[in-house]
Amino acid sequence: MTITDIQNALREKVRVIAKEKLSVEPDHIASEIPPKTELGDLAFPIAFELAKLIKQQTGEKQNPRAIAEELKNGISEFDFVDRVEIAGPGYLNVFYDRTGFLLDENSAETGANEPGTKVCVEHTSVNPNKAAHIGHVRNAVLGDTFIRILKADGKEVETQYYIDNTGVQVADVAVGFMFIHNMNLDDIKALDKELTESDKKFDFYCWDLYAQVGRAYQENEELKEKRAEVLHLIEEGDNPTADLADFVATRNVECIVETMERFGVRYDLLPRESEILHLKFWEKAFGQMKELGVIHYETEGKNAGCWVMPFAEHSGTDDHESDKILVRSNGTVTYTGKDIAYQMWKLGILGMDFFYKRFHRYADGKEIWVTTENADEAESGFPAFGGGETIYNVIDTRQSYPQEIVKKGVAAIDPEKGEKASVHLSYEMVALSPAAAEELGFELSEEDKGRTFIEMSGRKGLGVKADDLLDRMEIKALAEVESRHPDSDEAEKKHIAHQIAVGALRYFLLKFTRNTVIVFDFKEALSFEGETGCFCQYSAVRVNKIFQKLAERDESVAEIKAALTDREKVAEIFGSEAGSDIWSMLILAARLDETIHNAAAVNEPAILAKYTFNLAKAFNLFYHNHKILPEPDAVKRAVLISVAEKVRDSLTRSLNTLGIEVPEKM
RNA sequence: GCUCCCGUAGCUCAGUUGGAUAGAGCAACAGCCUUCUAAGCUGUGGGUCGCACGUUCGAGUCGUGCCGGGGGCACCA
Repeated sequence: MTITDIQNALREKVRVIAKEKLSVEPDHIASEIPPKTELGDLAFPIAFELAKLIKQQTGEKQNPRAIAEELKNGISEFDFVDRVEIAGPGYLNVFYDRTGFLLDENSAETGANEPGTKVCVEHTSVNPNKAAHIGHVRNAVLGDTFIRILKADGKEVETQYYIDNTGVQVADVAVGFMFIHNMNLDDIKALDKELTESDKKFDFYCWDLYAQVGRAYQENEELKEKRAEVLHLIEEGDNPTADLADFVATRNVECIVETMERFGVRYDLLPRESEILHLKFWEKAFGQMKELGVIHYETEGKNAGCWVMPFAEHSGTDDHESDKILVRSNGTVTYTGKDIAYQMWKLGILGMDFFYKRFHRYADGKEIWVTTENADEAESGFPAFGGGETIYNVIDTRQSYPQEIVKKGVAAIDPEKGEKASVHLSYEMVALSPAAAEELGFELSEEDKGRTFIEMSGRKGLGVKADDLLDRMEIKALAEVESRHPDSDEAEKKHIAHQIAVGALRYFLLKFTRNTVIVFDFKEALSFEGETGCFCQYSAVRVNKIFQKLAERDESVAEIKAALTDREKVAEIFGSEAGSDIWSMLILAARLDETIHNAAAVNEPAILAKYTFNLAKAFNLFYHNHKILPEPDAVKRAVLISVAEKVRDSLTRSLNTLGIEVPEKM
């Protein structure tokens, strides 16, 4: 019986007693984990509410403590309950049977999940015109971790990285290549080869070029006009400019996929915007919306010639219309329009499909697929893509407004699915502290210096590039590993340094809740002490070491645990002075699945990050207070090792769910 | 103007659908390595939870108003 089963059984019992004995049915049976172990393992502050309900129904005034007494008797019947206490004005504190719990945990089967429903998660979706910066990594790590959480919670998940290969940003870089550097496709290919040979990255080159184009636009109006032409040619496709842009976008995606792989982030499918257009996905969605009358054509006013969707929730002003343009007067489709079609496809309600081909093969053989409009290019052997029961879109909170429109558009066509099934997993940006911006070599205006943070900007070339930061972390971690394990071989040291660097960065990005702006600070991000990924890894390495030692000494864990059959002695240990300590450790480790479920339910990976840190912290204390291997008493040693085993399992799984590996040694 | 988010220790942040004495990390100071790894552990100091009113047995959490900071309201995404 898992801890979740226990809680559900207790909650259900409380509900039944309330109904049968007290004739009241509260909407929700609240329960909480008491602030201290001495106050029990689960508490119901329900008596107050029941007293109120009884008073409302009958006018009879009941003492909450008397109600708690009534509940206590029923709950005490369970085998897994050791005792129930009534505390304060009417808290019902339940204490689990510690011995039974430990033995049960030891025999419990882990995770026999039924095949769950399929969901799609879109994340990363960096514009394919430059290298990824730390803000993009927040998106990717958030999405990737959420996916791991959903999978751990029993869902089948498909990961998509949407490629906006026909947008303005790609056009900007194409303009740079074509009109600033006067390069054609062959020149760019030659440049790419040259860069690769000198160990430089194409996306880094584009990063600088994009910033250069941004500056050039300010002083060169002609160039800006070129952008519109280039954008139009890219959207149209099948011309030299479109081919050039396609090469640039594809190379950038390759680079970004490579970068994200370093962070442990992977994808299943790369749906491309060009296919949404050329395979007429948009036209189909457009037709349906026209038919349903959710959009209309403006014949006059400032939006004359556009197809717009009214958006009544936002009131219009003189400066701003409340309508959202989906089709521009020149006939091109806005991103919002294209996203409606894309989301419909993701939900499996569009009734059309892409062609697919292989894009990339990871070292372990896993493949990424990409969409194609060309039936001749299409490859077979791909898994069934799209058709998610729920779709999660990991997108910056600054896009909340367009996301609302997209949702509304989808809901207009399919009311049943649209409203609930499309979830905007929003998160705040990663910004730079003024100090960090200066550290990157940017000159700040007086106004900027006074700001609490400075927004990163691809257009200005202002940002911490993902690869640069990870490189820096790996160098720092390697120095630490060198000093601790000078005799290990180079490859192993590098591997450990990499694991530590990724752990530190992922944890750093995950410990903040989604709606907190992360003001990036080098010192804090590069730290290996305190609340960091490294701290959690270190704790896991420690617990692993105990079992390594046992193996070295040819001691069998199963044989050691045989001593647990002496239930009386086990109960005595839990009842001793150290007993509560040991029990706290065990029950905290047992709360992983509950925590994962909670994190999935409220779409908040930070909950799991915090839990992991608390678990690691608790184990460090446990480790300090109880000498496990030298413990002379066989039964106590068995108890300590069983608890350590549970911690090892939970901490490893918890870290893996955060995408953080546990190094062999640290 | 409209709208969303934030305001909790010197700094950076947690705080479950309203529950018990508001917690971490960093920074500061004082301790702990013949032991299963000190990237660790222990202790000390540090709070009008922005302000006010309200709802409630109970408010950091919910409501209203105000103050302060940020985002959004493009024929960009």
